[in-house]
Amino acid sequence: MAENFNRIMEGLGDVLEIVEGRAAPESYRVHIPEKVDVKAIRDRLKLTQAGFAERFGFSIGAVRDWEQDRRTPEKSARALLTIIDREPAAVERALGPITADT
Amino acid sequence: MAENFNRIMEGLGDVLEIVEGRAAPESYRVHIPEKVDVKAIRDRLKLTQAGFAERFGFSIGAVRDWEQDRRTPEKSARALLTIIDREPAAVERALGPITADT
DNA sequence: GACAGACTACGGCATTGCCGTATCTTTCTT
DNA sequence: AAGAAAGATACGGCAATGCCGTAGTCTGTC
Repeated sequence: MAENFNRIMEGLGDVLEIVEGRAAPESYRVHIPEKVDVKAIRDRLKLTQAGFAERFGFSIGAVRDWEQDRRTPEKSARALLTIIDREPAAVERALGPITADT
Repeated sequence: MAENFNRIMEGLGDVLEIVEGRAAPESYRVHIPEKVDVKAIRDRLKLTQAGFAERFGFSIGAVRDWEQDRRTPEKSARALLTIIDREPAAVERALGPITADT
């Protein structure tokens, strides 16, 4: 609920950019949140910090820094974390174990 | 073709780790390539560097550095790039424009 | 109480992110 | 063909993150 509200509010920022002419409406662009609640995502997956890191290829140090608000994950990392949160299956598919390709 | 071969060879590395007891077989883990051909991915999508950057939330500087072999994208970025390459639709869905959630 | 697992809290160096700018190269346009 | 504009390449350079190590805290278990 509250999360949806936040997403919409953030989305409004994009709309503003278009309205103000700072962005082209035809240019699709993903929206990457400024802040990501790593611990929440990890808890949902019921993994330890170490497990979470190994599972998705992060370094343990980075995960700790993120959860401790010592460092902010980079845009790419925030995007990946968001995808892990919303489309975990796709992450499996794209990066997952040695498949015979699709 | 050659790409599949590479994927399999890289996958063998993971298998080795399990065989040698350095990794637990039950712990699923994604495999993130050491090198990613950013230009190839971008060309496939027919986007300019600037377009590609805006489209997926990278900074232009990073994209340039990557394609010029000046910097190696971080693990998270390599993972994201790989997902963009293999599951672009999922990226759209997870990060894409303001949806009413799923 | 001793011990192990998970997490917090920092120190500190290597590496990347990212911005700016100058220099081609390619592709239109006149 | 000459000039303009777009797209890339090539660096300099600072700020910020990645990442490794270590010590301390908290909790549950034996």
